[in-house]
Amino acid sequence: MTAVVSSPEPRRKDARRNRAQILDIARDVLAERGLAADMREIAAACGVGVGTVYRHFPTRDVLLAAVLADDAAAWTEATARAAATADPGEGLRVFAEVTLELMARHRAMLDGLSRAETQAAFDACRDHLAGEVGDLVARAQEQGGLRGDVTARDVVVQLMALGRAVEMTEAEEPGAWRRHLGVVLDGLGVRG
Amino acid sequence: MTAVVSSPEPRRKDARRNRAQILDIARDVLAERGLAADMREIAAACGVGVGTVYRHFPTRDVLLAAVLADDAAAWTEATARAAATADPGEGLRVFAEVTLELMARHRAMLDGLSRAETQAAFDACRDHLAGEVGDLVARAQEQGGLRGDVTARDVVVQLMALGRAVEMTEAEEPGAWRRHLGVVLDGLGVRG
Amino acid sequence: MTAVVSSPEPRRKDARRNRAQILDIARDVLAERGLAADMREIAAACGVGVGTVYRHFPTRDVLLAAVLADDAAAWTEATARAAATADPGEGLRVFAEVTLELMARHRAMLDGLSRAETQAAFDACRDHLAGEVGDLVARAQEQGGLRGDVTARDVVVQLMALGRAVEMTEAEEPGAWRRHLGVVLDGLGVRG
Amino acid sequence: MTAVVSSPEPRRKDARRNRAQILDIARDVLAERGLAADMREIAAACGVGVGTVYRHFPTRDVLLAAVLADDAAAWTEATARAAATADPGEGLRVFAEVTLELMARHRAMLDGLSRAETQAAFDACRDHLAGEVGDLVARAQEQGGLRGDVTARDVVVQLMALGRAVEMTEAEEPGAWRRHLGVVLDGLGVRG
DNA sequence: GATGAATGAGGATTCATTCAT
DNA sequence: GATGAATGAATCCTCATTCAT
Repeated sequence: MTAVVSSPEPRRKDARRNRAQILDIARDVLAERGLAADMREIAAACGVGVGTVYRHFPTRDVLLAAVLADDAAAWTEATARAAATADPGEGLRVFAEVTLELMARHRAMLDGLSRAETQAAFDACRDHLAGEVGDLVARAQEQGGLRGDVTARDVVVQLMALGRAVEMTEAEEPGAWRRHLGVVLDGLGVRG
Repeated sequence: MTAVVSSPEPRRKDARRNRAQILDIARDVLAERGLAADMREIAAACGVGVGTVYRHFPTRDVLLAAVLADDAAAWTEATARAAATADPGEGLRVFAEVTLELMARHRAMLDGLSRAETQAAFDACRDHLAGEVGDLVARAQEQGGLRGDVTARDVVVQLMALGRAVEMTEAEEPGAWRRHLGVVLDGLGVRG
Repeated sequence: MTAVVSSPEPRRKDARRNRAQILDIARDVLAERGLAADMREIAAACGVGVGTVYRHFPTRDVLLAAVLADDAAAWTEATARAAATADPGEGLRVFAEVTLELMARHRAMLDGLSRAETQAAFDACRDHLAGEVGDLVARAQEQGGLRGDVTARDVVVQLMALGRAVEMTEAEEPGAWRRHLGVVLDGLGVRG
Repeated sequence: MTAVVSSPEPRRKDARRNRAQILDIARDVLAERGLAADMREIAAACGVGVGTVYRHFPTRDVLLAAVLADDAAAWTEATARAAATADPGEGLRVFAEVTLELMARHRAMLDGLSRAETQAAFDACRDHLAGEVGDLVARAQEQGGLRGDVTARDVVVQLMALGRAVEMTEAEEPGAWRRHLGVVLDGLGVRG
């Protein structure tokens, strides 16, 4: 529906050729142009030919999954840090903030997280994440730092939902998501 | 030269012929298959040729916009009913429920609401909606039936965000959104 | 390449329904919009539905051929008049003028005359025409009113060629074709 | 899912690959099949996929314009040579012959020259051409080698018109256009 | 007889993917 | 290994033609 073609010049001339760097730039392009970005565009932004992108990622879907997996890994890591917080309420709050910050930064993640096709990308971290969050939720509920009638899945769903709030407001009012998150955390009875 | 006609029912031409029916079926197809559904597919689901769809909707985008506009109209109407409620807190709750029920029923609306391209489809009802919700919000805040630090826009954003929660959970746990909505309404301090 | 859609209103509200009138209007539309004019457009200009056009002309090609045949008939008739002129040189001049006037008036004829596809439309009048023109040419050459080394076919070809001159100049300098025709008649040694 | 490949020659990829060759072959196809030739057909004649044609020419119109521009360039060059002739009458004769030879060889040029849509293709050479021909015409008239009452535009129009004569006769009587050109040059009073 | 909605083959164009250089 | 030209299936849209009303 849109066709705003950006210049074919590589955005980071030094960042080329290796897998990790293609991944980074691909995420940016995907975030800016959405899923509409084609392989040519991504390759151009990386300053390489499409063939080079295909050398590292056999299909477009694999590249997309890799971008998502990369985001997922960052998320997993952040989650681990949150889980290490002594106060589980505080831990949940940190987890939520870290999650939304990641979302604000990486739009691709947003698009990806609720779509079945790319859901697979998160399978790797799902169990781990579920474990960490389940732990936080259980500990918080024990201490009265979280409503008793919500599950870890509910918490994750609420955060994913707030991802859309980020999407809707970030352009016009950056950081507004903190206000929206506050409402939800209140609703969840998160203390800490 | 080839005929890709897998007639499941021996053409009932008289039925399902008009614009409204194409719109209805197109919405279903779009909801099931996502934006990926092509015109051939939509036409086939309607039991008509692509030409017929094009007769009623000059381009794919127009059809999409029409589906959305149709949803938007239903939403506007529901909003008006909610606004007519004497208790503003109750009115907000009804508005929220009606909105999410609509979303659960019409996935296309979900996709549409946060995308700039199709946002236009809602321009027609936007002002009216803003007025109604703004009114409810103001009245509720006067009576202490809603947190004082949120705007009508915040309320709408939260509901749109919950649209994603609907999307994520409706298949596996239909109606789970009521629980998620409850959390948000609590967070907003909605009473009624 | 062009898409200047004229208003769908019938150009002559009284002129509808019968074959002759559809033919007249179709010629005008074809002249204005070129071969790009579609059946819908032609029908609309006639103030009838496409079905009605199809009632009189089974296919688009038949309609085109009929328009051409109609022009051809007018041409044949004019040729007969020219052939009846006592002075053959004068007859040739009249024939030429009548031909180009017809061309200036009916662009469809221009397009049609040199194209093999529609050439068939002229088969009906071809023999008659060849006879008349052949006669004029022979008589003129006898009297020294025409170069001896040209054939009747050459004369017709030159006139068809001038049809392009009409096409090229009629918009910017109406009637310029008379000057161009004068040059060719001089070149042919036509006196009269 | 189906492969409509009727490979007449085992893909000589290296050959006939570049833009110039596509242009050459496209011109031939256009000349043979007329403007009706579709991209698939043109690509097939070039021994490449449609995508390859599109790589070199972004739209069908651009390809058409390029074919025409190519012809126009050849014409411009030939015109320059004609203008360099000492005797202006002789120069005009050479210009005319060169023009019609080009037309006989390249039907696309014929179709193109009198159509507004593609006229643009000739804008590049138009001024230069007008200059050269205007010069020849002026010089010839000074020496009495051309009727005094014709303009450079008239000369060009007459030649374009003869293009139709070429079109009409080349198949059945190749070279007949020389006879028709002779008539016109006589009519123009060209000596040399 | 007239109407115009419906039909669907056909044609332009895009883009994921392959492969010769 | 890198490159980007080539490939062609897939998709949007048009329009000649049919046919139920």
